[in-house]
Amino acid sequence: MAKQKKMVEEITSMDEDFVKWYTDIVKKAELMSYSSVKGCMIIQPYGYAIWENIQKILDGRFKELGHENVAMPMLIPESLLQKEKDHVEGFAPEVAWVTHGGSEKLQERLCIRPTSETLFCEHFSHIIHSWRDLPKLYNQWCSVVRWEKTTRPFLRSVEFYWQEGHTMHETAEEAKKETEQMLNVYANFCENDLAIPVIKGQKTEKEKFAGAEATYTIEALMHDGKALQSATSHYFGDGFAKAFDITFQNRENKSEYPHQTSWGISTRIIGGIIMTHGDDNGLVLPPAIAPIQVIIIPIAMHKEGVIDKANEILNELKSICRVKMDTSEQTPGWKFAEYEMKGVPLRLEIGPKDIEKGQCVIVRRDNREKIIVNLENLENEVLRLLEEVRKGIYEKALERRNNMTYTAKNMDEIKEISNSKQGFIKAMWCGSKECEEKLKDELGITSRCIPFHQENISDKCAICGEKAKNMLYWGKAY
RNA sequence: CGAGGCGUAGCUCAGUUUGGUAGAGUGCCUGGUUUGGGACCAGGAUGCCGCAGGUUCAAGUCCUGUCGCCUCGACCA
Repeated sequence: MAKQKKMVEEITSMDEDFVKWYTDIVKKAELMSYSSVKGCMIIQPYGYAIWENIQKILDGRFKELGHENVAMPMLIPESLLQKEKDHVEGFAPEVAWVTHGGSEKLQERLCIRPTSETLFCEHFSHIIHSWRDLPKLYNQWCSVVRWEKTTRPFLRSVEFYWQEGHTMHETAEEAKKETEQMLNVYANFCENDLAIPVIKGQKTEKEKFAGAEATYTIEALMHDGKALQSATSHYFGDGFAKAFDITFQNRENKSEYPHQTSWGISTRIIGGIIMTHGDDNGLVLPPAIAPIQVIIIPIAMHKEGVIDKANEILNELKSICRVKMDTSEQTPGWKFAEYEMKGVPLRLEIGPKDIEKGQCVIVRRDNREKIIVNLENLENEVLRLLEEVRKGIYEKALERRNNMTYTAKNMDEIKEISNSKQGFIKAMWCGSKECEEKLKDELGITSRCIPFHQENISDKCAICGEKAKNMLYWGKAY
């Protein structure tokens, strides 16, 4: 398709300056606003509505699988954070501390949760006594704080909203199954609801979560060729259980440590949606999470019967989708641009000419296709087109990822690709941390994951030439 | 935390070199004409020039300090 004319002059073109394009979108679509605390953002109604839709869908799926929501404190005593060695080493550099209560200096300082493993563990140690208490399938929706040095809206903020699942199981097998199950919940959500293609895999030792035995991830490729870790699921084994002294009497009346998992997805995924689907006209939202799925724009509103007909359509569509009508005094052209900026999947135009013919015009956000729809068949067509948009943006994203995924057999090829292109690099790896560090130092790329779907590119590690263990995805990450 | 850039109207910015009445575009308010891709006309409101000191008859402009924001690195969801 020929390149579409850019209609929104205020948005920087993504080819010109991707970073600026991203910031422009986030601001112009009124997703968030900066606050007076560095790195903390105000999520505005339109942005929060997206998050609420994400929450609604995922929360439903978690609950279907037996998980229960809880609320843990925001403050963690320092001694509690210290209990698991790897964990504290991983998080200590970026935690914020509360040192005073009113004017009194605290005996022990309290950290603002960067994640809640320690709190859950302490609680689990109190409530888990018997195999009959297991499994415990907990989740909480909350915000956490990590003192990041450089921040970006949604992608990396000091405070961010997320969901953290924490579960305890009788056996390692059951916990591993849970870890895998939740990774699949995220992967299905990303692919089917958000229309973001993801690579499922395992993190290397170097990249795994602080304190985990194994970390699983879904990795997505953004428009600019950088990778975004979109959700993670961790298998903890009984490491935390030992550190926090969580034990239960098993079926043989013996004391045993339970096996644990945790898993999460954050508001960062909103950044992923923007950078996967957005274009030079603004946001493009997957229908499943779009706060407005259909925007009705009456044309020549003052003309007899237009508003009445538009209202009729509004009421009809309310029962099948999230629909709104804009009756403000702005010109139609202004409204077209405005709702494109906001990524609304379908625009419905209804004017005097349409009413005469018993039809309306529906325009898809993803490809701007104009479709004339008979009003008698409206509901079916709207549902069909919403699904078409979902498929359309998924396929476009998948095609782009495929075009931006390269294969390298040796260091020269990795260098060549890394220096001239943006995207994923698939290459064999021997399993050593040294090879990972080498790529990071020399080329600034990190291992994204060991994909579940392995390919045998060659028998040798592309970096050192030793015997290869796995095929890895490499890339520059957000 | 290292290197660079920027703080002036709600927003984007000019004005700083060479000190001399605070500017533009856009947005906002009023009224009217318009309405199938960011309309037009007329009128109107809006500023401790980031903050604190200093130099000067006079500071948005020069000096010192300070705070904040953005970009690129290092670190991380």
